[in-house]
Parts: sequence; structure tokens; C-alpha cells
Amino acid sequence: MPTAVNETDAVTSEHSEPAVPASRPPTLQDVADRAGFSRALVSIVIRGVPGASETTRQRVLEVADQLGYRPDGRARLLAAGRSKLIGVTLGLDNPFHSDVAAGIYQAAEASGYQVVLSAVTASRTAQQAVETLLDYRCEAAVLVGPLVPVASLLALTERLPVVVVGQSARSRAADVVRVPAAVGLGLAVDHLVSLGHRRITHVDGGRAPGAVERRTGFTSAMRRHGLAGTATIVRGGGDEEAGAAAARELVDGGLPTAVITYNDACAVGLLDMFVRLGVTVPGDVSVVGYDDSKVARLSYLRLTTVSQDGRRLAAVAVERLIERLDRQPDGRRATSELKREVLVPPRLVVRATTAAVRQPG
Amino acid sequence: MPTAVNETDAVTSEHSEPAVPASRPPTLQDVADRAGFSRALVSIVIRGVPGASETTRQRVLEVADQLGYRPDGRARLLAAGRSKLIGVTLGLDNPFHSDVAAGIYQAAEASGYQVVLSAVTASRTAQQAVETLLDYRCEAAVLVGPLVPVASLLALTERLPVVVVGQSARSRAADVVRVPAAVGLGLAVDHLVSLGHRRITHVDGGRAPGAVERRTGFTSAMRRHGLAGTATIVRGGGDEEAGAAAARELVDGGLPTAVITYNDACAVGLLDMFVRLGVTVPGDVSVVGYDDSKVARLSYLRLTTVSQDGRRLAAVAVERLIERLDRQPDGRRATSELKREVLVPPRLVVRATTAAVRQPG
DNA sequence: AGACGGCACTAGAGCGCTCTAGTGCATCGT
DNA sequence: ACGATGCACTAGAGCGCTCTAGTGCCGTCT
Repeated sequence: MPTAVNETDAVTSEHSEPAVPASRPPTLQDVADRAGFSRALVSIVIRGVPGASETTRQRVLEVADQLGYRPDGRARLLAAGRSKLIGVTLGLDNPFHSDVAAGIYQAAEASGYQVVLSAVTASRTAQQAVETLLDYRCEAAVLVGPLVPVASLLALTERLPVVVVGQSARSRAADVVRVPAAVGLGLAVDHLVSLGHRRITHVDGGRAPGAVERRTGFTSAMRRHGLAGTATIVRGGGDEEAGAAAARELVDGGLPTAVITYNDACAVGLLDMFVRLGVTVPGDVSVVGYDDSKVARLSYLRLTTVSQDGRRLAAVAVERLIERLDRQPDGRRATSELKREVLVPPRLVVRATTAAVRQPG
Repeated sequence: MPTAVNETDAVTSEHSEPAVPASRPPTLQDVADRAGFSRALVSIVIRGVPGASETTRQRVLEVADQLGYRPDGRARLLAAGRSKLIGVTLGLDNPFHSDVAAGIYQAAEASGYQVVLSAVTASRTAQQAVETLLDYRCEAAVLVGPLVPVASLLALTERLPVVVVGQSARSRAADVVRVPAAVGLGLAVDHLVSLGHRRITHVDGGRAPGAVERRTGFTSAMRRHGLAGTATIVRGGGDEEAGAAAARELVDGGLPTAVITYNDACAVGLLDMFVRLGVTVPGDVSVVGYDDSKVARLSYLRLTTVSQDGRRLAAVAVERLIERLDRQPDGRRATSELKREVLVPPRLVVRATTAAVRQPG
């Protein structure tokens, strides 16, 4: 039963509201005073480390709960010397990145680390985002999405372990966890070839990040199947608009039997324009996307696509980081140690936009 | 010219790299020692407050730069008593929310506040997100996206100023900054009516957030034009799939001359399905979306839509928060003070999916 | 000349926490 | 009976910073 603990009246509490309604949030000292123990012992209980008897533990937790005590993150970080903080920079506009971020939260918190997000936006550069992380004294950083300039990447890696997720860093200074895009394109090509397709076009990503690797992945997969002669590439891009433009170009210039796009957004634009131009999918042409984004799963599209598992990438990245962190528990950084690139293979999700070729060509 | 400042060799520096490559990040004390001043004075310079001569200021900044000094956010927050921190909870999957978040960064940093993001994901509840913000001792919080349960909203508001962005909180405990959806639907109806449309259908959002207000906004706007008789509503939803389903239903049951959807994603699905079914837009039917999301702007869609300005919402929210913060500079919260709802009017962006009705009726 | 105001600067006390080095006390082996 | 061991607990320093209350020192007013 809730008892008033203060000259101020206790609020009607749901289960264990703070009995002190406002003023100043309760501190460790407050809990200690009230429970009749030292600050240090209360700290032990709160952190859940051994060193207190079961009865005191109960008592302290009870009081802490009563007071609505929550440890002050800042003070805790400061005093502990280490912060148990993993910083994440990410662009806010990409669903894949959001997915990775969600995975990082999960993985980090499972390992007892906290996560602090620092967004890159139109008005907030990657540089700024990284500096914020530094200011919070993160122990490690995960860079997902818009890549920071090589210069600040270098500056960052010499201060803490860094892993870049999702794209190959343009420097060997950081660990990289990414999906081998070439493998993904290979899967797509294999799938189409097994359906009898020969004339396959890749609508590439233009100068979008990772476009080059997907393009060369396509080319070499086609070569592997002895189809270098019937492989074509048309210029595309990372959004629906580019896909729509590519569709027009394909219809004008003669359709292949199958198309693999740079990503799902591009595929959506392509599909939409195909429909407008009277091209049926997968009747006239099969289409494979890349990303397995939310849109690919929609029942009216059911896009066959290459899935890169963001949560898995995140899990691997965090694992890698913690491993490095544990290797050198003091502040020393092993800059000399070689950085690794971890590849998380993608998988192909076959849905409704691919089918056996109508007339093998 | 870079000079070695330490027994460790200086790294080749780009402009002002830390001369101490690793170990421990430099502290205020380090800068003070090196510059020959007291910690306090260096602090004054770093914070940019008056109280140091111009020459010392120069000197201190020079040394700080040389050492690569960056203030420790945590310690700073702790010591200052106030944190100048604005916490933001947001869902990571909604582009509109990302937009708001970007606006918050901009507005907050312009006012000398820092921003800490706390994401709500599948594995991380709104409750957890809010608690993280509390742990960082944010001075204020902006809640955007998936609304926290009323109970934790209450718990939060009694501790710090809170503003909910984008949707009406289900309690009057917090300030709300949002777009009056009814006005947005009104704009859409006005526009269509001025183009001669009478038979207008609203594809609603089902149980999606805010769907009710948009639906009633539609109804009352139609009534205002004396078109209650020709207004129809069909069940939709917040994604492309719902739009596609609604399109099928409309084609089967007899087309109106214009459709207003719950949001852009829904409109996209609708448009796509229309194309597949041979319905031309805006020839046979005009379509208006809601959100002005990225997809609406694509040149192959050019969707007429209602735009809610995320950055503006964010700016207003931050302004409101800071105002409250300044009103009571000490820790006391004025719970009694009444909360306000600020409405930021939307505007209609006319693009290519609306046109004059072919045969009025 | 003495008092005074203002400026540049410093000493030192915390902010809320963690952590090391204890203290006291019961239990144990010999 | 003695010290040794282990356990529950505490004192106090200190993380990196900010901030209050100073200390000198110079110029100015009477």
C-alpha cells in the first residue's frame, strides 16, 4: 500500500509511481538514506552485482521503486570510466537503415550495451553526427547509411572501434559488415536462368551507393552462365522514377525476357510503367528487385527480390564491436590490428514477378 | 606547422588532428595545464561565455584545437545541473516521422539544445524508449510517431515538458502540435469541387492513426458543399495494398469521378491498380493523396496531395518546449498549467493526378 | 591618498555515480 | 584459543566538468 513519504502528498499511484511528484529526481543518496544503507551498497544492488545480502537487496529495490529512482545515465557513465555506449550514425530516410538500427538496439541491449543514435539529415552532416557520438564518449560506433567522408572515418577509427554496415567503406580503416551484392545478383541471375531466361537486363543504380558492385556482380554471373552475349545493362537509379524511365527505354528498345533492378524502389517504378505501357509481368517479362523492402512484400506486387537481412547485419556488427572492445579493456586501441570485412550472404525471395520464360530466347 | 607535443610521435595531421593519438581523450585539465591557465578559465573560453580576455581566449582555443579537445558531454551535463537536452522518441519506419526528426535537430541545435533520439522498434517498446530519455535526464521530450501508452505519457509529463507531434494525444497532459487533418481533407475537397467534381469517394485509413479525423473531415467538407448525397467512403488503410484493394472495389462497384485517399501510400496502390484495370488518371478519375511523401513527387506519378510540413511541425514543437523550459528555469514543473494544442495548417500540392471532371455529374 | 568598481583569473566545492580499500563480524580450521 | 577466511557493508576519492565565491590588480573618483 502506498504511504506518503514526504510533506508533499503522494499521488494516486498506478503501481509504483514516484511519491515525490516533482522537484528533483531522486538520487542514489536519497535511496540510501531512506533504506538506511550506504550509497555504495545501494549502487551494488542497483547494478545487480554480487556483494549484498538477499534481504538488503530486496529492501533497497523496494525503496528505489517507491521513490521512483532511476539511475542517472550521465553520472553513471562518467563514474564508470567506460560508457557501455555504442554510437550509431544513420540516415533517417532509408527503411533498410532503420531496419539495421532496430537490429543494433536489440543486439546491443542484449549484450548490456546502450545505444545512442545520431542522425544524418539534410541540415546535419555526417561529420556532425560523428562528433556528437564522440562527445558522448561512445566506446564504439556503427556507421550505417550515408557514409561519412574518408577523412572523418579515419579520425574516428583512431579513437574507437568502428564498423561500417551495409556498404564497403572506401578505406580499410574500419571493419565492414555487409552483404556481398555480387552474390545477391548471382542468386537473381541463377534463378532467372533456371527459369529458362537468357536475355536478361540489369537496370543499374547509376551512381547510387553500391551500384558498381551489383553491376559487376550481374555481369560476372551472366558470364558464368555463358550468357555474356545476351546480358545488357541500362542506366537506372535508386528510386521509382529511374525505374519508370528504364521501363520506357526497354519498351522502346526491345524487351528482354527478364529484368533485374538495382533495388526495389526502382523495380516498383519499372513495374508501374510496364503496366501503363501494356507489358505484363511476369507474362511478358520477369522482374527481380533488390532489398526485400516493405513494398516488395505487398500482395498486389509480390516482387521477387534479393533480401539482405538488416537485423542479421546489425547483430554481426555489434558482435564484432564487442569482441574488439573486450579484447582491449583499457583505453588502448590496436590500430595496427587488421580490419576485417564480414560478409553476410543475401538470399533470394521468390514471389510473383518471376516465371518461366514464355519462348526461350 | 604541426609540432610534436608528446613523447608519442604526432600523426601527420590534416588541419588540427589530436597530437596524442590514442590512450585517453584530452580533458579540460589537459588543456588548462598546457595553456597555463586554470581549469575554470578554460571552461569559460570553451563555453564561449564572457569572462576571459581576447588574448587568453585565442591561446586557449589554439591549445584545445592542438590537443583535439572535445568537451565530455556527460560530465558537462552532470555539472551544469541542466542538460540542455531534448529527447525524441520516434518510430523508424515512417518517412514523415524522419522528416520531423530532422526538423527537430535543426530547430533544437539552433536554440543551443542537443537532441537525443530514442527509437521505437519491434523489439523496443515506447515505454523503453521513454525510459531511456528519462535516464539521460532530458529536460524536455518530443514524442513523434507511435504514441506511447497514456499511462507512461502521464508519468512522463509530470516529470518534464512534453509535446506530442503529429497526432492528437489521447490525453490532455501534453502539448500537441499537429496538422488539422480535417482542414487538409477540406482543401482536397475544395480543390476537386472547383474542378467540377461531385461524386467523390474517400478511401479511408481504417484503423490507422488519424483515420477518423480525416474521414469526418471529408464528410463535413462534402456537406459544406452540399454534396453529402454524392459522398461515399470505402474502407482502405495505410499502405499500398489497401489502396489496391480499394481500387478493385471501386471499379467493380462503379467509379466516382474523384478519390481522396487516406495517405500517399494508399494512393500509390490505388493508382497502380487503376492502371492495371484500365482506368486512366486523371482522365477517368482524379486522385488526391495525403502526406506529400517522397513518392508523391516522383515525376512518373506527380500525385496531387495534402502536404503536412514536418519541419515546420518540428520547429513549432521545439519552440513550444523551450518556451516552457524558460518559463520555469528551476526544476519545478507547472503541472497545473493548461496544455495547448497547436495546429499547423496543411496545404494542397496540386500535381498531375487531378483534372477537371470530364462529364459533370 | 584612500576607497571603490570592474576586470581577468583561480580555488574549490560539488553534480550523481562507481570503485578501491578498507572495517567489522561471524565462521572455520588447527 | 588463535589467526585466517569470507561476507556484508562503508568511507572516501575521483570521473570531467560547471559555478560560486573569491583574490589580485589596475584605473578612477573623491
